Amino acid sequence: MKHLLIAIFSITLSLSASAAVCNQHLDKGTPNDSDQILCRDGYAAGYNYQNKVSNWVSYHITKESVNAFYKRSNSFRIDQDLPDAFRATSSDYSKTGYDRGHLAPSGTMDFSQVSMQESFLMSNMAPQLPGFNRGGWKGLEEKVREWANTYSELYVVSGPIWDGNETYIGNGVYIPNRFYKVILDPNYNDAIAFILPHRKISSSELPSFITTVDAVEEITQLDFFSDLPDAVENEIEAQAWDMW
DNA sequence: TTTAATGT
Repeated sequence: MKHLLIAIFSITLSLSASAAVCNQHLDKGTPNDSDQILCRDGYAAGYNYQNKVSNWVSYHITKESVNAFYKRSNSFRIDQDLPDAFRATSSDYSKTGYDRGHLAPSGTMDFSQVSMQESFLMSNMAPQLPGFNRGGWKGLEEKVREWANTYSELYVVSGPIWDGNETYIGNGVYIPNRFYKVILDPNYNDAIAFILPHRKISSSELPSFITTVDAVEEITQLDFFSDLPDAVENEIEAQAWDMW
């Protein structure tokens, strides 16, 4: 019996190792280990215990997934998968003037009811000024959904930039100074990246924030798309995709 | 608004 259990366990391990990594969301690489990696239907997240915000969220999207739709729940929930002491709560954000801003957007995660609801876990939130979240950040998310339609499939990684001098809201949820988003088109081997200042920004300003994946890696110390062949990774990360 | 949110 014991041997049978070990055999089943080994088979399960090898199956999960050969299958898509976290529903394909980490297929092109894991940006870093962070304190805890959370795997959801719609995205993977690398959570930062000290800041109570994820360092990155990574998601694979397709034309089909972005066009499917379930009604937005607006039901923000504590992430019970995290240790108690490191969980962000809605009350941390309440009456602070900061939005509970999605890192992996609800409007992109709404291909099933479960994945839409999982996008409302507090581990997927960062404190964002309303003029940022409801302005340029929202505009960039819409642009990504348009690109998914045009290019049929994309890998996206998004998160905060920590400069080390941040203040916090509530019980220690740190306010990022900047945010990044990097986008890979795996079929044409093209990439584009953005570094956005955390202030009120409009969609029309977005082109001025285009940069390279290399620049985001240098600032964040993350390593994006590390499972691509090195030659491909080096080439696409040094140039900004000319698709805007 | 098939957006993203807050507050009552």
